Amino acid sequence: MPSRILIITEKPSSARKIAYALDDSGSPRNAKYGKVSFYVADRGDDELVVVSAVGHLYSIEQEGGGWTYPVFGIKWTPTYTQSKRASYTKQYLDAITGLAQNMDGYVSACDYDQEGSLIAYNIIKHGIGDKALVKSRRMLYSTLTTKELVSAWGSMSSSLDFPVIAAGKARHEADWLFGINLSRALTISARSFIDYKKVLSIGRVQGPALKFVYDLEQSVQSFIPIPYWKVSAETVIDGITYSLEYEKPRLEREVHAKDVADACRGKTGKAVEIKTEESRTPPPPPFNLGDLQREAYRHFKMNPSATLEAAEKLYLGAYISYPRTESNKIPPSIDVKDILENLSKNPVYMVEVKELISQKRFRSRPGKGDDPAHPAIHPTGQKPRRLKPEEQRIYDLIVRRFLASLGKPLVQLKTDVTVDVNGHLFFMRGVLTQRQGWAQVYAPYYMSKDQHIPEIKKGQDIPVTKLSTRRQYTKPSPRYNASSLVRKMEQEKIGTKATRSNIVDTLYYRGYIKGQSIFVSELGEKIVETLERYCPEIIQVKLTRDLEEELEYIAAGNKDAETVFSDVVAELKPILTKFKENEIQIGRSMSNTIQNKPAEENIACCKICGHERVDTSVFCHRHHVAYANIEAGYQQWRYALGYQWLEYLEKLVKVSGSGNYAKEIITDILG
DNA sequence: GCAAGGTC
Ligand SMILES: [Zn+2]
Repeated sequence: MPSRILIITEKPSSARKIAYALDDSGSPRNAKYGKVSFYVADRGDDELVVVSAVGHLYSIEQEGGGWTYPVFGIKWTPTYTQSKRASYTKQYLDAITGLAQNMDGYVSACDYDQEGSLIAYNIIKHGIGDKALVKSRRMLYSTLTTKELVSAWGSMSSSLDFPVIAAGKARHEADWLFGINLSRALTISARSFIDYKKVLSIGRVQGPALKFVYDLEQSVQSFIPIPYWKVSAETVIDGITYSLEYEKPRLEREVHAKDVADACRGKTGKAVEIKTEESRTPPPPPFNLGDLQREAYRHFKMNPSATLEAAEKLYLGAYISYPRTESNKIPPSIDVKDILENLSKNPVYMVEVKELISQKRFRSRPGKGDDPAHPAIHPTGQKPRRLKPEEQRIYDLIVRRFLASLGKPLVQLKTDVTVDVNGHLFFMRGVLTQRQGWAQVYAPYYMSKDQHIPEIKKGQDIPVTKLSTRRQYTKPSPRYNASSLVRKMEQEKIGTKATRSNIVDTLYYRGYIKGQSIFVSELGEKIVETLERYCPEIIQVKLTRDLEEELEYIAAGNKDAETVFSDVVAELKPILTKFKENEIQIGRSMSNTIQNKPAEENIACCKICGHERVDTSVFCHRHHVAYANIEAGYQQWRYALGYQWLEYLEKLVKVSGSGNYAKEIITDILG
């Protein structure tokens, strides 16, 4: 019996590829439902209709009205009914539900992940109907190649993956409950005291991301610079100056620096060891989204979300593969040779590409990242037309990185000469590139400089022609920028490749963080401190880890989504009650009007800033930490320079790098 | 008007 089967994909590009892969003659018919493209493929006696969603077509909405909290009643409704920005999704939902009539079966062919499973499920359940649900199967593939798609079609499961769907549902619902309720609690509290027009927000990912910035700010403001000494020296051989690198990059005492200077300045040493080694640097792996965003920030100072936007355009133009991937691997099923042959038609890359083809280098060096649904970012080979400057930069970066990942190692000859001057060791280093390898094609983005070194024989005299010692100070950890904050989120495993950079944008938009070199605003500080008191969970990474654990139980079939929902409600109830009871006080502490004034009469106050004291201290938490750092720093300064307490404090206020909290205390002590 | 997650 011939059947008619509807295949639902997550995005238009996969619908097209699936149709071409499954059609017996490789030429499916392309038609339109309204403005939406779909495909009809013949496979045996069956007729396959392939149509796509555009991500989630259903989302969570509040049951009933009212901008209040707590709110625990939710429903799943079409996304296009919820926001104007999503109105374009209506035509896709209409197309799917329209084409779904008179089908014998349904296939969920969305991306191979939890969200993909949920996307198709919601469409089938809410858009087509429960009857369709039992006639649905799940198709799983990691790469959109004909071979893999045909095999995925053949090994389809006989039903949908309901436990995974339940996990996705639970994730959405938990995030909605936490996010909406706490955002409203913050906003309404702030407005109970001042006329605050903007809206405040917080969530499972925003919370810890803001806390990362806040914590770094605290450590910068309490930082005490510690002095150290650096020795720089030079020698002249055959009229050319070379630098001599002292064996210890840092000296901890001024007297040590003086000892080195006395022993070595103007003296002549001997080359005691000469080591020459061949060093091979393997090619870098192809990009995942995070790597691409970091490299684009490094070279073009492009914001991570701007990079994603440019990559998105390149993908929609079919110039690069899907960019929202965590993978650093190009699987063998991808026809690298074919991509190279197409790329070789582009004069910009022709020379390097032809060399790779002639050397049969078709295996890309794999990196660490994995992604169940997409390979690493790579060019398709199609020559781009009319790119904007930013898109052109991103395209070039992606192509060169992909070509580099196919290349031979960079081979360099590294020479280290050890020079003994009165028992002190110095090094002379030389680097000579023997083969560029991958670094040739990646040259615009990889600085590998050769360092000339003369021929030196063991035992040869090496005069120290110049030697100086300089006092320097340790510096606080550098503040985050958008790129390094996204990386921190990656390292802490919060957010996803597609959302991290947007969530950083949200923190800016709310006014919680400011500057290219990111600092936390007063508002951001108040948000963190309020939540530390009323809902510390939401600013901790642990909430994500705990949720993930619950989701794993659900996906394994050992728990249901409803239990997680009621657990979250039970967790939120007392938190939101406390918020309600203290709205005015929270609002007051969030407003700026009481800045630097004692909080309440009967509470002991920090002698510097008037905030509440910590037990056993005359300071608030911040100034308490800063004072402890000042005391610890004194020990190191006394060792380094022999300074006395007052001398130390007077110097500290003048040194750049001393944190403001520390300076405030010192100013108070010095009067 | 609030989240985080898809994708245009
Ligand atoms: Zn204080």
